[in-house]
Amino acid sequence: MPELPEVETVRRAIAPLLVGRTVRGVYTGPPSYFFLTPPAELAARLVGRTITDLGRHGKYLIARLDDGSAVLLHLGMTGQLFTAGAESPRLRTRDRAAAGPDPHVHLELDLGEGAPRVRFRDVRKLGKVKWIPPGAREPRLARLGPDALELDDERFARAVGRRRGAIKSVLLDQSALAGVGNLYADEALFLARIRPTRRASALRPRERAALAAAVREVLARGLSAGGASLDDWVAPDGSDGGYQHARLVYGRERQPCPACQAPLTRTVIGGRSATWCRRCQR
DNA sequence: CTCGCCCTGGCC
DNA sequence: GGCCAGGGCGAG
Repeated sequence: MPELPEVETVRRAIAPLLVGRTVRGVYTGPPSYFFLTPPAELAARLVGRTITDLGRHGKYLIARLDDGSAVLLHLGMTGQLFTAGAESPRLRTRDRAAAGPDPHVHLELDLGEGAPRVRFRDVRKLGKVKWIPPGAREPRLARLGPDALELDDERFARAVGRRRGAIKSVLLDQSALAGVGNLYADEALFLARIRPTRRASALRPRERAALAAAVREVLARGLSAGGASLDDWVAPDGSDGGYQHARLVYGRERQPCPACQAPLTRTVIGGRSATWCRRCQR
């Protein structure tokens, strides 16, 4: 599940391969839910363009092009951006044995001779790619709250302070705070010892500050581990991240709490699963 | 704010 | 053979 640390890991690895390069060719899979801009149009828009920057806001990557347009990328649940030099990450044995190209690669960029090709693979197609015309305001970006890596207490108070929903749901709401997903939300709430069901607006200033610090801390841990490889996520060179081994509570239902050894609980909050410690989190 | 939907592999 | 995961979005 690519969240901010995974997307930032991808950005750092891919940016040097893209920035300053000119797109020589674009290969796409068939039109699908994945393409917010139809593949034929996307290809026509990209060929001949030079990539000037690869930015990130929350879980979105934004490639800027030399004509002022941009390409928005989202990895969804199972998206993988990787270099063609790396063996197709997490390729199932069955797919590898099948003849022909990997059916889950929806987009491939030829960046000229000597440059590795960059591929976007996504088994479930919950990822997204969209071309943004020069000067256009992109509603998906405009909706986002402040990036969670640039979180300070004041910004966090503004993002969370008046929300009446469960704090867990607010952490996941990208319009409040951009970049935190289910894994890092559970981790941060555990570190801050806050119950995921607490009403966000009812948090005391001390608790809010502790949670903001915990969000920063778990994102930093995830980033320095090179992301978490649960499900399909891999770094662009095909290697696994390390945070899945270091995680505290996420996906550890019934396992002992790292702090008090009581079994961790899993509940559903706002339609999303939450794993937490009934004893430590108040 | 909550719900259902998009998608597909994996697991009961 | 059916259900679930889950990010994000549109509908209610």
